[in-house]
Amino acid sequence: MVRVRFAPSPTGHLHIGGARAALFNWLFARHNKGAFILRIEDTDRTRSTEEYINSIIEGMKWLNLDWDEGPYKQTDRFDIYRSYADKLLKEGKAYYCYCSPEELEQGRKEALAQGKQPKYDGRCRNLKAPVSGVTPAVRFRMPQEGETVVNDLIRGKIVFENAHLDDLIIMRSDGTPTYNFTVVVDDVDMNITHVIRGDDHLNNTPKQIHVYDALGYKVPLFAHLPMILGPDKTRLSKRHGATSVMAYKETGYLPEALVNYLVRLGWSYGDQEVFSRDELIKYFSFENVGKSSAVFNPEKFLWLNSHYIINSPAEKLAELVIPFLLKEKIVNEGQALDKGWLSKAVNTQKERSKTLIELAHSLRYYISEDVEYNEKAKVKFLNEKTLPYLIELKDRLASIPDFSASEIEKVFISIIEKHGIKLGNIAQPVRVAMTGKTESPGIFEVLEIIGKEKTMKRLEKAIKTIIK
RNA sequence: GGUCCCAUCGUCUAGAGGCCUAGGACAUGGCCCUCUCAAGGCUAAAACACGGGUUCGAAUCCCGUUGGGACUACCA
Repeated sequence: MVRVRFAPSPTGHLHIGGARAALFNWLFARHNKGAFILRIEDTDRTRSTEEYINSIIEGMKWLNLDWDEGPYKQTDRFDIYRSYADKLLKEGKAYYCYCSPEELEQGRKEALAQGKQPKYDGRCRNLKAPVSGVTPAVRFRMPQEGETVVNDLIRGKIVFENAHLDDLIIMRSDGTPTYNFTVVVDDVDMNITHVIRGDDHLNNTPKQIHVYDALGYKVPLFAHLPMILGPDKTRLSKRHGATSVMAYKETGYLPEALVNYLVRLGWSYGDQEVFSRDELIKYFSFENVGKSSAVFNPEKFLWLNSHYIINSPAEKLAELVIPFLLKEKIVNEGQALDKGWLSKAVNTQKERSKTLIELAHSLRYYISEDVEYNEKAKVKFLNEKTLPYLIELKDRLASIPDFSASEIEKVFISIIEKHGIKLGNIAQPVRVAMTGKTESPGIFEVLEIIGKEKTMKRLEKAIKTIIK
């Protein structure tokens, strides 16, 4: 049975890179009908916060990446790490290190300055007696000869020389365990079969393999995913702008779009660009995961988002857009909104909205009492030449009983035929009268959605504006 | 510096030695559709980093060079 995990560290919100690692793990688990486990790696107590844990969980839920076990927290498991560390200590596979962080840092700086590998010199490796007055850290005794092979599911065979491997600190002097140790203990303890993570962990892998060996456990399979880069081709980070998943939620992106965008960063299935969840689960495989890192491209993501908006049912979008209508002050708290009407309105705007925020703004002239004219639009279309048509249209529309797009169209057609003009000659002035702008959905449906009463008011206002 | 990874249009990618005159997608330009704006359709421009091999034949395999990235913590 396949068991995989996503193991974020709660030192920040769920970001794009983490979300993709979570997604690939989730996909692999679902494809293989295995288990997906969420584990919070919060051993760094100075940087981890409860707030970030909640934020990560919120992000996972928004993306609809459900987990079968957890969230486990490593801070709840300190006893377990302690006992494993004691076991290694007892067997001589780990040792106490009395060096102070300051002297270690000093040594590292010197090595770097001399162009040497900054590696622990092993001075505490064979200490016979404890150094009094110092609480030691625990170091793992790394083998210094031979090679370690990582058979990566994505990259193939990678060979590391053990001589380059450093003796890891597995327990800090304050008694808390460190990442390279807890990750192994937990993956063993949770029966993880496949470790799927960012390729920034590739260099840690041989060290972790030795920890598995020392503990006497079978090494899981590894799959190291290529990194996601910013436009400057360095690792995606805060300086590249919005990188947290929730920031995209707040700016009006759909989770399906993010998932689809993220999965195509590094994974492909022939020429297909758009995938349903089921297709993703069905098709996902490491064989189609690329090896090279990918630059995050906001334009393509935006395109996918608009694609998903266009293809979402209007009812669903209407529901989703309400928070944005409120936030953008297009609708007031407590203001009544007919859902059926809103869906109709959304339906006319969804193909010209790339985000839910854009969709919310596009709804403004449907919802508001009044419109403001764009100055250029007003000058061009609300003038003496168009006045007679506006008057005639107003009179004719006033008398139709069924204020529907098809009936409205009949009125327009009859007027243009009578005067031998083009539809544009009348549609554009009306458009400006209704929306204040020169662009909008089809004019007949715009009128229908605005409704007879407001349409009359706005035509009246346009006429007055011209006469005045 | 050391270790490891990577290398096809600006970007995401297809490509498993002949199907490649290198395909798709985003973005960009043009055309069509059209009441405007979109959406959609068609179309154009745009890439195998370089150098050596191997082979009848290389984007594809090997080596080197160059370039980029990650790691190098009592962070994860």
